[in-house]
Amino acid sequence: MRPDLDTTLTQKNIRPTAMRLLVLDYLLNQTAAVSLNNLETYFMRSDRITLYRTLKTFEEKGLVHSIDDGSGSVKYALCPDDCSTEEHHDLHVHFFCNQCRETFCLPKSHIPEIALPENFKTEEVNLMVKGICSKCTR
Amino acid sequence: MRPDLDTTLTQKNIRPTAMRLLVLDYLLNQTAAVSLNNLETYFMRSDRITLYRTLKTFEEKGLVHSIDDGSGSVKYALCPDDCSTEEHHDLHVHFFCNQCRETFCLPKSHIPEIALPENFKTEEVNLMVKGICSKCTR
DNA sequence: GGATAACCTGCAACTGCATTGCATATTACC
DNA sequence: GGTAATATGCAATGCAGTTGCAGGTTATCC
Ligand SMILES: [Mn+2]
Ligand SMILES: [Mn+2]
Ligand SMILES: [Zn+2]
Ligand SMILES: [Zn+2]
Repeated sequence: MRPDLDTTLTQKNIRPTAMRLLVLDYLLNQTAAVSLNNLETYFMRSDRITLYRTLKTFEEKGLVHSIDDGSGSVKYALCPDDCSTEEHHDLHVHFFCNQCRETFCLPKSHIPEIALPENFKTEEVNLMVKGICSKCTR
Repeated sequence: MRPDLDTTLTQKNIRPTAMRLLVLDYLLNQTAAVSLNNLETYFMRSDRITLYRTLKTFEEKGLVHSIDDGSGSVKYALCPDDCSTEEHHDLHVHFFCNQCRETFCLPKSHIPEIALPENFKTEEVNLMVKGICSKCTR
């Protein structure tokens, strides 16, 4: 079903090194967006900087997108398939749970058109909703 | 017309010191949101930390609100009159100009209701639009 | 398969912004 | 004016992000 990790990387022009395959595998198994610190904690044996550059490479090549949720550290999550180096299609809402402090992509919640004053031109929209997530609600 | 600086502060339970009056006056004359660095540059003679704590106090007391525009440094802008220590009424859009790199409050652009998946509860919404502002358009 | 070039990784160091502690100065209040 | 509460200035620290460089690994060409 799911294409193998190696091809996922090469399709995005990312050389499939051992580290990158491990990070991709990790990302595929997350339900929430991850921070560099998350990776660092999980991959204790490896270098912080390499993980940092791995995320940066993934982002550049359109494999992940970054989310500034206001928590102080940037989060990363896998992109929908149609993202590329040239253009990120990330017009969905991001949600930060005030209780578990996890950040989620809500790809089904689309960002509405925003009416701006005259002569303001939109190039990018960032919509961050904060509240209580479904896991923490019950 | 505009109430004097001293009263503006005391009405919000902020002791009107010399520094605070100067900062308030400065804020009143801005069209864009200001960063700590902006203040530091403008008030060269005074201490960075004092300016920092001035902004923090203003924020706590509901005189200004902070804006995380993703630029790396937090911006501050005067609140509408009905903000208080207990509650900030800041449900407007913020705009970051990719050209002049200034951040504006757009109080007339209201944030629409966002449809979330089941069991997600909204407590706060942050809407950051990036693009080209009216000054930079022409 | 071996040589070369391109790329990746690990360590160290550095930046910028935010934040705190503490001693001194200023202000409010009796 | 005297005392307590608060504000200020200076120093130091934390933390996330970022860069330089040397050495290791991978791809590629012959
Ligand atoms: Mn997302
Ligand atoms: Mn605002
Ligand atoms: Zn939660
Ligand atoms: Zn502009």
